[in-house]
Amino acid sequence: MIEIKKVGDIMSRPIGVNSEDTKQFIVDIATKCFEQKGYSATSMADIKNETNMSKGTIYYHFKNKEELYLYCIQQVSNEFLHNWTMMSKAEHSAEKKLYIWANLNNLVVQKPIMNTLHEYFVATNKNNYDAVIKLYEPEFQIVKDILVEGIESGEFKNDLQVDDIAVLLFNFMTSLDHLDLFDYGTPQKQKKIYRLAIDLILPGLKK
Amino acid sequence: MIEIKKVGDIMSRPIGVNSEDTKQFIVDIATKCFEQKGYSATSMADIKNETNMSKGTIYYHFKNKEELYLYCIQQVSNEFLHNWTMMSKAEHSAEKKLYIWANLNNLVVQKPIMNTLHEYFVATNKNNYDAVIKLYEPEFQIVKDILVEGIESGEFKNDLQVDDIAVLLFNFMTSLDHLDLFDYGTPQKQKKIYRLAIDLILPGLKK
Amino acid sequence: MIEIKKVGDIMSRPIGVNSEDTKQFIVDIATKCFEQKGYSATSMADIKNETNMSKGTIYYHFKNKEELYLYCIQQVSNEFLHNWTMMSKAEHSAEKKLYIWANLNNLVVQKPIMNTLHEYFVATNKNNYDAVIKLYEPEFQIVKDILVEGIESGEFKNDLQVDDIAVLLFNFMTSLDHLDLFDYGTPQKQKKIYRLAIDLILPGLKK
Amino acid sequence: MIEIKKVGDIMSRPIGVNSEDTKQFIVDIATKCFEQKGYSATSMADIKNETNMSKGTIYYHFKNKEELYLYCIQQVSNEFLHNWTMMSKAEHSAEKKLYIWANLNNLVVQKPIMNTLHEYFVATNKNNYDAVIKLYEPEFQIVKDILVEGIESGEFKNDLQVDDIAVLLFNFMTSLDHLDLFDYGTPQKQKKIYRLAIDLILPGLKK
DNA sequence: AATGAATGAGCATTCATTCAT
DNA sequence: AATGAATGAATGCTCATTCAT
Repeated sequence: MIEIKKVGDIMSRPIGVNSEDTKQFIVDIATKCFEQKGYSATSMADIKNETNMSKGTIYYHFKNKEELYLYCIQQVSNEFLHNWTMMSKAEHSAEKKLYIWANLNNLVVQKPIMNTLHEYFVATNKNNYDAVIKLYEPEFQIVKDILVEGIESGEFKNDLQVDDIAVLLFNFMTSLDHLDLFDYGTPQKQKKIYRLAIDLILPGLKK
Repeated sequence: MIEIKKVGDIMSRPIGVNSEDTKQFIVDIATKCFEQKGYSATSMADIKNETNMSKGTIYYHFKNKEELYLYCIQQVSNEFLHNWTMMSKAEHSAEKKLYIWANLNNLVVQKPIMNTLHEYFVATNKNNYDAVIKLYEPEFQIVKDILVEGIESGEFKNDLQVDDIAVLLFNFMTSLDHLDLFDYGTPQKQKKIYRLAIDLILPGLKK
Repeated sequence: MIEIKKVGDIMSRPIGVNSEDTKQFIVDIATKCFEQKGYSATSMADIKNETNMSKGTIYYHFKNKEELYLYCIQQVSNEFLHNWTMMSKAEHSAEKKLYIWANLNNLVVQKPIMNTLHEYFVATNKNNYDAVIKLYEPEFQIVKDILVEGIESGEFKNDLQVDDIAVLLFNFMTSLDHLDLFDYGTPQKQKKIYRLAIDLILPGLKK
Repeated sequence: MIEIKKVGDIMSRPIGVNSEDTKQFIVDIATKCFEQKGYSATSMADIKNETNMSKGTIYYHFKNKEELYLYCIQQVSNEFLHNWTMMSKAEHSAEKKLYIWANLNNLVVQKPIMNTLHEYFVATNKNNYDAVIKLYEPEFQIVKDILVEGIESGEFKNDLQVDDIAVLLFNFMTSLDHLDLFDYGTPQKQKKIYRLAIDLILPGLKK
């Protein structure tokens, strides 16, 4: 049984801290804050209050708010990739990989911060292709790989426009994080809808 | 040929204004601002500068930033519904209606403001189901209607879970507004991807 | 039986108004507003809302907030003097006049606005003797007159320092308007305390 | 000889400040500002300008204007009580204590801020008995104590209504702060009138 | 006489960030 | 490494006042 690593499992300040622990502690709390209020609406004071650390300490570890935010994003993204590698390596069916991918998107609780990325790009006027793609690319690649594997193995149609469909699937899946706003609060309901998403898409992919 | 009404066609301050014109002018500019920077990151000063009106005037017409934002949202939503009614009434195939719906999502240029709603709810801590659904419901209903019609006419599978799939489709479609961040800047590319989204989904719906 | 005229008996906008009625209506409402929130904290918008008249109309009748305020003050002061003249002319005992004076201070419901004068002077930096005395003088004179009459008639001590004691009595009496903040809300309690004030002072005045 | 402690003896920014000094410095200046213009008409910008500190610093030490104001009030009130305790403990005659009390009201130069309390209550709609009494009670108690002592020692009449008369005396005395508006600017004149106030009241109290 | 749209200075408060200790 | 005091620009919003109609 593979255990999913979750960023920020530890949420109380560790005793006998060293510098790296402190930094990680801040990142964990900050990730929660950004998830809950978005990039703009989260203030450094919010993070200070939630961590019970001084502003000076936060700025000692991170140059500014933006760097802290991107560090959080990067970490969650890495976490996701790591989990994906673990969970997908034993599986060879593209179809089953899609379900694993969907399930992972649902399971990794920190992922909502990825949903604040659009607001971040927009709020900071960084809406240029390069900056954006740099952050999205790794997860993007997962979907592309699944599609290519499916085509090569004969599971999926030969004429799929891989790049475009990867964008569509990626968008589709990440948009489901918004479901917290709708009536999908419980884990069961959420799991079901993530699964249903793949059910809905698969016929369009399969031969 | 049906002409699509776009909110805010007029972008320069009209001469010989009356109160209602001024209000609409502010709404048009504000909609653009909120689209470009989101709810939190758009300041009343931004709107003041873009409109070249005084702060007093903006506050004369709108009680506060939130009311102005929701007024913009409401207007764009109404606009969308109006266009949908116009464009869909002559069509009886559920499949074709899906394409019309996708195309309309692509065409109506002000729609990106709808994509800031999640950030608005999150930033203002209004993440309760009722407040959210009130604003999303009308467009939501469009998708439900298409699905029900498709089932009744025999185009779509009988056992579709209409409510859940409506949520999925709505999320899927609105998530495509994020494409401005990726390499889909040109109208042609965008039109293609909106169409492709329906191509991808349809096999999962059809008998 | 003498009927006490109260400023602002009419509190609903008169039908078939003429200009003077409108002006008086504004003054009545404004007096209430200034009483309730003081000079600084009462905004022209408050008065507009309470009167349901337009800002334009208020500024048509009064040059600015200050002029409106002083008009209210003047009217209440005149009202008080008028009532005093009516109620005191039949009385010849200085002692009894003091009680009538105290009672009148209690009865005239608009008087609290006089208690905002100090804040007005202080907020507008008009703390020069002349401006102040001009507004206080008439009521001031009432007290002086009573004292002089009492001395001349032999009721009061010969060596009273009339000017200083007049100031003290005037301050004493007007300070009682602050009693609304304490536990003296009911008319009975208030009447009692105004009377008690004179009971307390009289031995110091009488031979 | 007892030296009267005055809040805010230091009025220029101390060198080598620590946090507590800065806070006290702000309080001293703010007290002066509130005295001079009242609660509503004193802006945080006024206090910033007078202190030559940044707005951020003021808000670092005090949550908001109201908290700063109440802190000033509290400090002045404590100061007064402290001085009263010092100056009155050696004295056993109720009559003499009244003169000491009056003299102290005159001497403690920061007291005018207490005169802005009515405007504060009124401007902030906090005109409920409990909020008010909480701030007035301590000084109120001084007067009650003097009266009770005077009755018990046989100096004052047995049948004095202590509570009511305490209110009257307290109001009377604090109203004298308004004398700055009249022709009582010099210390000599002020001292005289505070003394005269007690001269006037005493016959009503004594057997 | 009366209106209400428009103005911009001013308001209390929050912000990300700096820096001496 | 960590602190918390200090900064001043920026924020959302209110204000008294003006003026064309």
